[in-house]
Amino acid sequence: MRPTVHDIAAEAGVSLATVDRVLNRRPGVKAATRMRVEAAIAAIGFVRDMAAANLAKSRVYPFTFILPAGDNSFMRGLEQHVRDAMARPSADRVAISLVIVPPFDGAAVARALDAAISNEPAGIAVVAVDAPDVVDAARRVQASGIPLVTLVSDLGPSCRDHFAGIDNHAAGRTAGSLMRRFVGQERATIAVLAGSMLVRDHRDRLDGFRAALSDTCRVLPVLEGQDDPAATERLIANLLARHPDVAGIYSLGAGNRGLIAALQRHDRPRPRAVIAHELTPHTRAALEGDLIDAVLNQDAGHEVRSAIRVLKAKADGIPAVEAQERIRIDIFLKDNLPFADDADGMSLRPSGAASGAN
Amino acid sequence: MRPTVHDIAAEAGVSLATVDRVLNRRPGVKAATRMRVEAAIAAIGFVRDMAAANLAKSRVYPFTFILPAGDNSFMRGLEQHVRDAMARPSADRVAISLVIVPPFDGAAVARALDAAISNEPAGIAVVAVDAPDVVDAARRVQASGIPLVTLVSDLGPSCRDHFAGIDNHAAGRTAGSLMRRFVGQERATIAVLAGSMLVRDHRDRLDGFRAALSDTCRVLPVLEGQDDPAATERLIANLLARHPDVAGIYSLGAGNRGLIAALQRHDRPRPRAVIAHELTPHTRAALEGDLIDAVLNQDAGHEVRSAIRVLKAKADGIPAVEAQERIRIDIFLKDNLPFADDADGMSLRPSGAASGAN
DNA sequence: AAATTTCTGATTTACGTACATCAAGAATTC
DNA sequence: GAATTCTTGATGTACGTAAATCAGAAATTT
Repeated sequence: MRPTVHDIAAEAGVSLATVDRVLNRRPGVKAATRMRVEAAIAAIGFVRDMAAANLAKSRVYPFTFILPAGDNSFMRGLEQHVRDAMARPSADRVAISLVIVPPFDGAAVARALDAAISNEPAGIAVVAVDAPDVVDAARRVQASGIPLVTLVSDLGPSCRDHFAGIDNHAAGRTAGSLMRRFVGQERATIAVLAGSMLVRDHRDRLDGFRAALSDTCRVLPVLEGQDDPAATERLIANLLARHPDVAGIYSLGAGNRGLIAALQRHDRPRPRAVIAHELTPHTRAALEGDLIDAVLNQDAGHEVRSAIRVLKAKADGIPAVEAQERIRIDIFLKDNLPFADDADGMSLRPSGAASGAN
Repeated sequence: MRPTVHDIAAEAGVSLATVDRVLNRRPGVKAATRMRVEAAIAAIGFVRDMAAANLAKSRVYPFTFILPAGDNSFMRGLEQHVRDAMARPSADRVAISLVIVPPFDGAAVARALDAAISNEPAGIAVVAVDAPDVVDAARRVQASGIPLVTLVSDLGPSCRDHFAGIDNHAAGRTAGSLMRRFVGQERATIAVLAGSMLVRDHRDRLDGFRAALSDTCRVLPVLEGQDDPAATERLIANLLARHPDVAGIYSLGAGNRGLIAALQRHDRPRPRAVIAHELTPHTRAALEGDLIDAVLNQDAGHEVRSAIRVLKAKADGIPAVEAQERIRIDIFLKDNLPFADDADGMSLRPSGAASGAN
């Protein structure tokens, strides 16, 4: 049997109450006694039974999550993972309110943040839009003492406590390395498709991508599709028509649906290398159908759970271990695709254990 | 507040004892009453508080893990993850005994299995060697009613309950696809390095690799290094000397250390594409030093935790959800390397939360 | 109708921790 | 030396569930 608080008390020769005071950093214990208790804890290798502790505390953490609306597959997958977390308050004693705001609308995000503040949650997570009024609202959140985590898209270190997302510069570099290897020729022509250069993660990816390619390829000016499938499709069709020599396309954010549609309709051989971001039903199908060669992915489930862990730590005043909360950059080819209900959160998974527990 | 057993009792108009009988499938409840209680459970949306339930049960699951000895980095990483799980019995009420047996020694594994049986654990996990006496011992485990999970290397579906590892055929295909794209030329010459063709996972990877390349490349006969660094290094040095045209090397299992040493000592340009398996300190350093282009990885931490979940489910008579227990095939380039303490389990991590919780 | 079996209720203890209260001893201050 | 503060012990309740016991009530059999 593993040791309990009673064992500590016996080992240290003090009462349960004193052990409790030491364990929970309550005042009223002499330094010498405290050290004796701590020595006993170390000696018998006591570790708090968090299940029992949480049960006793019956503490709940009310968190607010702010996500963009729209039919972007990745965002809807993210929302599903948040709902999964909501549906299983058991494990973590978390009570999440979910707020959906119009996409790419800084003012709406700012309003949602202010509204959240007035509810006095134990923490807020937000998919940020990199706009001045959002930054201001974020500072108000911090000023009110509520921990704030940015999700997927960051705001900059000064106005949030933590960023739960991937290193987008590294993701861009990864895409660049793959692209360089996949096109396999010097001075190839590469096209880049983005949703909007106004979001920080897209800018970072582009920087990393360019850095990895350095001068080995010719990168065309960025095409911005504004996450509009029809517009994106036209952009790509146009590109393919006017640049028959394009050897690679990098889709660094929103717009995969339009890209895929254009590739599908294209009658000549497609560019040698097509690399996109985010594993969704669309990109998965495109991978399987050989329209795309590689997909870089950030696991939305991991990001949501990481955000919750960090918020809880901040709420408890425990510093989160940043190194443990890094989100990986996954690379998927058609050969190592995870099962459908695995990575994209788009499936109707009941709730429970789930792959994320991996 | 979420509903409790008391709420069920009130809703169904029965006593707590009856609710308990229904919840825990104890006998002595009339069918009509049982249905009333179940209706109430559904109506108020009760979900058992597993933390409280486990606390009350104070049930422990004694499991035995059997791992090979030797200085293979991946296996030592795996062991570290098992020790991590041992050091945190809190979360899952698991008590693991760890047995280390000589590597590549079927008889030793068989003996360890028989010894484990006599301890009557609630489950056994084993890194299997694909030998007849191991198969026999595995059948004895199953005959004694103890759930058996193979870890990393499989035995075949008929003599174990579950395999906690990657789809090695898919891993081989993934390596093949990458190789084809990385060498970027038709009819390139590719070398394959293995530890031993006697282990099943290595054979599977080779099959997948060949299938993905089909006839686009010329694959040289497999080099078997027997996981001996010095011998492997000689093999590779010899290969590079005799086949200056080798465009790619696929290291499909043990032997990375020797491979890396040979590449390091090689004075002419190395083959265009070098792909290896398992992210260890050695392969990580080689990736960072541009001696290797890509590393395929199975997350040992995920595998250990998955094995534990499956064993618990089997011990409880609950069928494990196989689809949720798939282990992913990670692809790492130098650009998307996770932090050092993240994937390889080789770091001196205390125990607790850890990245695996992602 | 009595005897039996089956079902249900009421109650208690336990799991390991958190937290509050009250009393009493020890150490400090004035 | 009395008054005050600090430190510790003793004790009880709570969290949500599991599990056991015993006593009735209801249904069944004889």
